[in-house]
Amino acid sequence: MARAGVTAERLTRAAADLADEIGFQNVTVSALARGFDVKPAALYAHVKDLQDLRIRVAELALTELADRAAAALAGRSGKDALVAFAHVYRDYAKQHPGRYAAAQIELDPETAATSAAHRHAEMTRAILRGYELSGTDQTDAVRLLGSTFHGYVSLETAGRFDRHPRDVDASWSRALDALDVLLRHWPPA
Amino acid sequence: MARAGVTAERLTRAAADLADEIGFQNVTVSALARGFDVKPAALYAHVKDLQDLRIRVAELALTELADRAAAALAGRSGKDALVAFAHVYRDYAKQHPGRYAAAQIELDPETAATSAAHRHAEMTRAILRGYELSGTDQTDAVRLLGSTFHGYVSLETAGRFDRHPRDVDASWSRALDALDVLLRHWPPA
DNA sequence: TGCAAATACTTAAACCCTGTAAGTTTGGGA
DNA sequence: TCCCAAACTTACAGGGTTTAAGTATTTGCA
Repeated sequence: MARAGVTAERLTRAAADLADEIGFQNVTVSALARGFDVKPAALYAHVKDLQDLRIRVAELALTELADRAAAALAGRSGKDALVAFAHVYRDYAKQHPGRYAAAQIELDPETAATSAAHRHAEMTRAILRGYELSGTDQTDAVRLLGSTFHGYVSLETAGRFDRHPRDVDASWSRALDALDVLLRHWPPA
Repeated sequence: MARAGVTAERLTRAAADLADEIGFQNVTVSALARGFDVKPAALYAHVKDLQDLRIRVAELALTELADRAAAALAGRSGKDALVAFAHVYRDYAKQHPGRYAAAQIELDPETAATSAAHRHAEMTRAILRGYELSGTDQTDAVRLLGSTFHGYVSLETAGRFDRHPRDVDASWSRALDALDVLLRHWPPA
């Protein structure tokens, strides 16, 4: 029997794809091994354990998302940048629900520092350069934007908006209008 | 050996408590059975399966949260109501992380209709009575508020705000100020 | 009061998953 | 060529879910 050619990278990509198909929580070492026509134990030569695999998928997702966001942000500012960033974020979550779920797991401080996680915060800050916010206001706004984006995508994915006829895309668009207004009229402390 | 006195209700409460301790995803039929000094199989007389148990915990959490929110909202309006609601929401999530996680699982339409899920949307709408929003604007605002609350709590719980020294309570407070301003200056379509 | 039926619980077993240890195969380089 | 490191398998321990069948306990009613 020829070797299957398993590597940590191929494993991670396969896990990410599988997560998008069947859900991040349902990705198992066994299912992954089946996909490579290999026994489960074989994977432990390339990956420490399931947790390690999950962290790799999370890092993959964070990097992909940061790359897309960076591309979308290039040459844009103000509301233009805000909307572009928001769309990348939401589209990625819809297109890759498993990867998106992976990106939400808790990373230990060292991993988080190495990973693309800080690029996200940096880019959100970049968006705010088009508005006049500084110091703690900027941090508060970064947190608010991140929360709203993540919350919207997360509730939408969970089907929380399905029980109302109002178009979800339209609500999203209006939410962005509203956030733009908010950033331009950020209340003084 | 006397009977353990297991019922679906006691099981659900125990599962919710266990979820708050060790995480919703780590609640197992086996662990629960150990808590009642009973074999795992015994639980299947009271609960259909693990999924059924999870749904029950979700309904418990949604009801508890709706009850608290209703109490907090009584006699308040405008920003007062907004802030009270937001605090109940965030405090519940911090106090009962397992229950809160349970409340986020996808419920099938029938369960969702029966459950307290719609009471939440109703209450969020009630908050908006203090602001002048109607029709689709109201729905969009409900979605935005829900997203921001859930997103903030969810990111905070995941430790996403820990890498910055800015006080998380303070950011939350400022976010509420900002949302109040936003609802009073909701942009026209 | 006593006993039959309903209910609670146990035992047993099939099946799935994670992870470790030890053995075997494979392929590339000296 | 042959050796050795890496890739992979086998074997197994341990734990979880769930069903089926059997035993024990309680309830209710005659």
